[in-house]
Amino acid sequence: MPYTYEYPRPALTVDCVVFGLEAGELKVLLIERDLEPFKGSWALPGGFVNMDETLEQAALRELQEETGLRDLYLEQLYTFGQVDRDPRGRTVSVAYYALVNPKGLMLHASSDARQARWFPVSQIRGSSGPRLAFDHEKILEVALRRLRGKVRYEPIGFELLPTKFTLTQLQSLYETVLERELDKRNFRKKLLSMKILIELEERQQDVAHRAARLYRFDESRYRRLMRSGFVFEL
Amino acid sequence: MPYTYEYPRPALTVDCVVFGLEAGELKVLLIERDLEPFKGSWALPGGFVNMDETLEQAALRELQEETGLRDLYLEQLYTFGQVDRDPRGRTVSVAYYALVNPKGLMLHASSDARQARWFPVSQIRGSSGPRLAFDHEKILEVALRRLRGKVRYEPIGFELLPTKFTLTQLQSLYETVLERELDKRNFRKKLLSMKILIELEERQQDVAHRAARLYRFDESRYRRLMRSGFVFEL
DNA sequence: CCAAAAGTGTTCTCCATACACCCATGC
DNA sequence: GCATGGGTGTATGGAGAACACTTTTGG
Repeated sequence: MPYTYEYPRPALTVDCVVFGLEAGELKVLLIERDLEPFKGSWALPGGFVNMDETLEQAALRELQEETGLRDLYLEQLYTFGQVDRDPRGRTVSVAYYALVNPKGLMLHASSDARQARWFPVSQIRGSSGPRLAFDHEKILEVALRRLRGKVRYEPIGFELLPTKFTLTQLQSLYETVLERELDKRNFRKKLLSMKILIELEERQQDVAHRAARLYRFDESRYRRLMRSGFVFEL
Repeated sequence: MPYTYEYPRPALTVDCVVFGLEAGELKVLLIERDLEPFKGSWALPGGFVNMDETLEQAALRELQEETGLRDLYLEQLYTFGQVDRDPRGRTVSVAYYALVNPKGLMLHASSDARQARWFPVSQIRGSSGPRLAFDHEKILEVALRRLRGKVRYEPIGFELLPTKFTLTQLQSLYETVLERELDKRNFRKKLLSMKILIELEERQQDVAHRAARLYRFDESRYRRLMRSGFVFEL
């Protein structure tokens, strides 16, 4: 190979902050490490980048290996390069964040993880939960800030819900993520006026009160609107 | 060192997209490479990350070495990890973008750069300018999109102007970056109502018409407003 | 019939927009 | 005195915010 660069190189990893919504709470997926360093600690799923895969491929592979998750909304978050962030030596980590609907998902730990589990984000941040390995608490902070920012001007929140959802579920998603209450009538008016939801004939099942109408996010419609200058907002 | 990871590692670089405003045009700072590969081509300033420096330090160091620039607003942009983006072998690059006021700046190429020069962004994108090395055109695209997005909801535009500026300069900055015209009266009303500009006693010098009042961005005021929930917008 | 959530309209306020003329200065 | 940009106010429309009651359903 010509012009090869021969100086020492930092190691390169990816880490994934996977958010999910469960019981009206925002949760994050953690694994219990089965390898040193931080063996037995909880950490974000992630690992080393191979020479023949892109960063995103590495993130997806590690997620699959350590938690069993596949096919999710994934976006690059930030790259963390503090010199001492890994006791094994210089390691730079490209962080991704992902949104999934945990309902009905099977977690399946393997590889370097003893188990994978959902933790309420508030527990970790409030330190009533486990302390995370490496600088993963900091990565979580950055991811949370990004999620809060992004959810307001891009319709990514839908990734956290089932395909079919009620407007109340959607509203409560926003209330959870943004940590503030929204007015029911105004919220509905706003969302319906955007014309990016498909009103289904179906309704909620098995609830002990009037069953709510179900909706689906109309992605292709959204894309078309985008091209003509529409911007989703709150 | 315990637990050292011994698999092959991608090389790690940083690249910087430095934007400047000159003659009412948005420009980007490029260097002419003096090393293979792409010797003689124009490229973003950047280079390999050393083992004992953070990513931001690496970006600042490379900028200083290749262009002579120091002390600028710098922010991480995105990390590019396509497998084949560098002919020397697998190389991942963490891109940063920077904003400076080019007026009166001395560029001073050295190290791996033959020269450093400002190019109109439109030229590069319209391919009437030079083709850039590696995937640097793509990096420039991403940086431009980010700049356009960010300038609207964070007061970073001021970095592109001298410390003291007129409202017309500020407006024309926004018009240039956002590529659309703004109404003078509404623009002034909006900005002045934010209370983040300090009205100076001084005025423009040496203009062949009524001299405009100069303003300064009040950063500490802005920070205070931020904490109390204020958000800069457009 | 009671509990629990679904669903729905109107008013008011504020902010974004559109728009045109006089002012100060240098030459 | 004329060319050049600096500087200013007002009217209108539309969107966000505030706000409470009726409807449906299951138990």
